[in-house]
Amino acid sequence: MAESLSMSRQSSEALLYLTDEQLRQGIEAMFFAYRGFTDDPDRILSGLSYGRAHHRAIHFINCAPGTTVNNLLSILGVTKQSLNRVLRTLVNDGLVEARIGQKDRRERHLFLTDEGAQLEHRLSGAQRARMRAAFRQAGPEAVAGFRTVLEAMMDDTLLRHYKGLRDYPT
Amino acid sequence: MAESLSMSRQSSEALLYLTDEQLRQGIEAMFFAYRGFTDDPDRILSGLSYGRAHHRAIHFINCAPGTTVNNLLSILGVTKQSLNRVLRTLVNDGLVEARIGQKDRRERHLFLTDEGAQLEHRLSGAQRARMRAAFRQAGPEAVAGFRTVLEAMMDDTLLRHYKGLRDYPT
DNA sequence: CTTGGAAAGTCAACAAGACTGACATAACCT
DNA sequence: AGGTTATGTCAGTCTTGTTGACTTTCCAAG
Repeated sequence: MAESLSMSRQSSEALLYLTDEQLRQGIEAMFFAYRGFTDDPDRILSGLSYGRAHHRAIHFINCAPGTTVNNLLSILGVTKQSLNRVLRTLVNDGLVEARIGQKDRRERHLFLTDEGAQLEHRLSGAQRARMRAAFRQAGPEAVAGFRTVLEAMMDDTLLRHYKGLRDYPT
Repeated sequence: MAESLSMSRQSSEALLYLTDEQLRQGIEAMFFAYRGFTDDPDRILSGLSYGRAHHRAIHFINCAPGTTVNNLLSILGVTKQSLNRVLRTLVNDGLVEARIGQKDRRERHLFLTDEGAQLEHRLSGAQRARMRAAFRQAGPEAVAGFRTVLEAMMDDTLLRHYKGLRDYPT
């Protein structure tokens, strides 16, 4: 970078994290880390004729039991046809239960069965193990920074889902 | 979490970032942030009959001009057939040039054409803009933590690629 | 020098999972 | 009763991953 040569040492250090090169490294870090992040569950799933889409559905049903299909749709950001294909296999295989709503009988409230919860635990266990190792290695301050940057990188819509997931009724 | 109730305030705070709930939030943060991370380039690409795979190829060819197909393969972690389809369209469309190796005529050395570099700049510009905004909002310490955690989360193989990319010969 | 294996790349066919569009059903609400 | 909403389904397409079979090129052992 030409500009860094003409800058004073202080200001170049202060803004180091905003140079194009640093940003590019951040981009690549996201790419490689996400691969590591999805690797373990993917390996487990590939033996079960399920894919990452099933994992995502299971994860969010586990976090917000009783969530409706529509709600899940907006969290996952896919079409209902796409989600439905996944959900159908999970219901048929007895991993997810879709209860008709009490108040509004059009809605389906989604729950994991015992078997579904078991798979969820196996998948998230692998993912948590890696995340735990990374968090432990990096230390609390780094983890706080990690979270801060990630939240700043989300779309506002997604940020709402992220922040508000625990508020949905069961 | 039941355990947090029985822990002293200090130790619960000290280990807060390693509780299952915190790990789960880290997992979701990765999921949502990665969506935000890929959104902008995806939007640009969708108008061009290209996809994310093309973006990845263009990105890494730009970073390591003259890289071979095999090398790119191990970085991207896909099969050579998968990469080849993408590469073929990019070569046909005049965005990438594949020069036969001087030393080993089996190898193809990949370069962006002017047009390819132009698209690369457009794509990475969008991605950098979002990353820059997130970095600026989060501040330097958070960015350092972000990088630390992401590196700890990568597979060792990927970490080598991440660290060593700039060392490949042109 | 030849020959056989290994390596780099290409072509073809298939599967997962995203998409759109059209349509059906049931339930809610005015 | 009629319009809207929530969900499910069928059909077709696209991207991007897979495996298998093939060509070209290199290299090294006989």
